[in-house]
Amino acid sequence: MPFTYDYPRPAVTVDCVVFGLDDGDLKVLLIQRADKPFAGRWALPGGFVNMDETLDVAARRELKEETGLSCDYLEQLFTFGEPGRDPRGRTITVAYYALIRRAEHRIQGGSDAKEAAWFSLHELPSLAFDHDKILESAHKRLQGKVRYQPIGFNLLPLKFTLTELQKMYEAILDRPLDKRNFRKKILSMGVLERLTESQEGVAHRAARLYSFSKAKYADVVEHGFNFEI
Amino acid sequence: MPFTYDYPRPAVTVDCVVFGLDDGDLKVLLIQRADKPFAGRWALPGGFVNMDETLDVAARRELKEETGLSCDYLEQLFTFGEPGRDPRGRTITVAYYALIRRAEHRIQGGSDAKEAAWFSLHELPSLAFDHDKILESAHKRLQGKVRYQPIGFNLLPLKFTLTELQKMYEAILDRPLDKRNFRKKILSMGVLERLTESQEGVAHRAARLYSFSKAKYADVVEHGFNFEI
DNA sequence: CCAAAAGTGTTCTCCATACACCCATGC
DNA sequence: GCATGGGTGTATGGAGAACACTTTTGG
Repeated sequence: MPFTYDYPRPAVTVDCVVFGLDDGDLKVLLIQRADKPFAGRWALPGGFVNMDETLDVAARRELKEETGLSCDYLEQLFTFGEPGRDPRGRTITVAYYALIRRAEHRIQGGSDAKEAAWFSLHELPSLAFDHDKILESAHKRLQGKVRYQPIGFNLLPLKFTLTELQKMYEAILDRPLDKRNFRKKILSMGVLERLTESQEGVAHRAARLYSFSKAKYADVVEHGFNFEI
Repeated sequence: MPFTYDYPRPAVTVDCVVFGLDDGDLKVLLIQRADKPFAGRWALPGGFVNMDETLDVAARRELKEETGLSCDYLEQLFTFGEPGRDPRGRTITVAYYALIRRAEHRIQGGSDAKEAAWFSLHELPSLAFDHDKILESAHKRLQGKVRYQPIGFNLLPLKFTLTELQKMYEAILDRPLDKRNFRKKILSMGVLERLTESQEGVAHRAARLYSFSKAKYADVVEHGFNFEI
């Protein structure tokens, strides 16, 4: 069946807001653009969608190409398509946000990118295109979603302490949480596996390690339980 | 600045899941396709995005062209871009969902559409493309969002009774709500204007009419209140 | 023994839920 | 006067929020 639509078409790209955790600080991965437009400016990693790949795959591929990273969680965010958002011509971008376990990865600049680096959300440079708008909406989405879906674990090592877990939520939600209430709640959900091991190499009492259990989470959801921080 | 990217491009469309209320029943607006592919099948209203219009505008325009309707609320839902979802070739669709006050509008088939009609969510025909998937995710989004944002009012006449309001939520959430608790809660939010008028033309005690007040809602939000059903 | 973080319970308030009867109106 | 939906209050249980001290470990 031939495609009968031969009008001009917009270009379609994907862009990716990648979040990572640095102790108690939420960071975003940016690349420095090598080419015009906005050469030298910082931007979200991303690029054009190939004709035979899904949008998700395009997002993962571009991220890999430009920063060397694979993400642990990826979710479509929003599609931005204002005429004029790209000075080269009509470009529609499907934005994603991703979470990665920073400790386990090493970043490196790629083909279209001079350099890649992590920025704290409080010290962002001026960004190319409408990427500041995309970044802001990704941050809001993350803040909303992390409270009722167990996605935040993708920012932590597979084994973590309750304090690390709490700090992760505090970093994302940007407000302090009460230690006793937090522990009571998260433990009562029954989605954590308490490991026999403890923290090592700290100059104080070692904390117990925990891991997130997908199996326990599936059980709990099955029985109508709601995850909520 | 010339556009240096001259690879083949996917086609970009918008599709719209339009919800309307029919007494206690949530309905969706579908059109019957005039042309191939899927000629004669029911589908979501939608079509190609023009080069100089925003995505939102494209959604409203297509809706108007194919059904004669203007929507009271429109929100971007998700972008579907599987290669192969359109047999004519790679097509990426930005899906929207819309809410309209059915009582105030009259539908009519348009250019690309043989016919437009409302379907109950429980009696859906087989749909063209991946439109059943889009419809399902729109329904889920609506169920989620209606609980913490006052968007449901866009399905009701500007003046409504508390019973109509409750039935709207019951239709969307697909479960019964307790009358006294519902009234207590919605009134305590302080976002409704109680009008002096009452219902007319009913064969029983006439109910008080209310309207949603944007101003009151803005106040309440400003003071940190959370709308939640 | 000191510094640093781990770990632990109780009280109070508020909100969600469950639940049944009288009232006003049109026919 | 009867059928139909409109309108109202209270009691109970559970969850969220506030809050401070003891324990363990390494240096």
